[in-house]
Parts: sequence; C-alpha cells; structure tokens
Amino acid sequence: MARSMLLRIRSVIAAVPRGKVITYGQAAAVAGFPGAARQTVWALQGEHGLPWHRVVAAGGRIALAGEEGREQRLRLEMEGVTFRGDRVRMELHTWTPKPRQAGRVLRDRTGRPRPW
DNA sequence: CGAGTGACCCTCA
DNA sequence: TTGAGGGCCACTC
Repeated sequence: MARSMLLRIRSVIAAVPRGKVITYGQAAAVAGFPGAARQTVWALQGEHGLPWHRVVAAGGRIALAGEEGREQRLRLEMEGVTFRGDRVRMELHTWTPKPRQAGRVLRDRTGRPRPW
C-alpha cells in the first residue's frame, strides 16, 4: 500500500524534537524512500498534530511563502533554532534519527549516492 | 488510464 | 549565484 509511505514519513516528522529540524529530503530518506522529497509535502498536507514547522528545505531554507513562512520561522526561533540570513543553521540544528553506522551511504532511485 | 500538480532535490552550465 | 532540466511519486481530475 502506497499509503504506508506517507504514514512512515509522518512518523519520522513526528519524532523530530524541539529545537531541531529535518529537511524534506531527509525525512523521506529516513523513512526509507530516498529521493522522494515531494512525498514529504504530501505527508504534511492536511495533517494536524505534526510539527510541520520543523520541516525545512535543503540548506535550511524556509520553503513556505509569505505569512506562513514567517510564522514557521517564528515558531522555530521560539524553540531556540538560530538562523543565518534567511536560512536555518543546519550544522547546529539538523536532526538525525539514530546515528547510523559511520560511512554509510544511501543511494537514491537513480543510483546516485547520497552522503548520509 | 493519462495529464497535471506540488511547502522538493541534485547536477551542471 | 542563479536557472534550467530531469527525477521522484501520491493524488486528483
């Protein structure tokens, strides 16, 4: 069931702690679907109760536009997340689930290696 | 079943 | 630094 894909991505997002963030691509990869960043968007759509503000685009960019984007930034700053310019300082706040074996490399669907 | 639509991402010019 | 191009895939007409 393709449905479990979104469910798994949701559970990953739900596990992101306060003060930490995860990117769309990472959320999908951690859930077991490297390269499926767009599905993370779907996983957030219409779902309440998820820490949606802790999901940012690659490089710490806020993907939401306008008012929504400003609210997301406010929520993050309230949790202690710091910014540099208009992006989150990923080196300080990126969340990684359980540190996997060092040196591990995941590959996306096109066979491209994705450093992890 | 085909086409269009995303709060995306990576590579390369 | 920026933009194009191709890739991903659930979901809705």
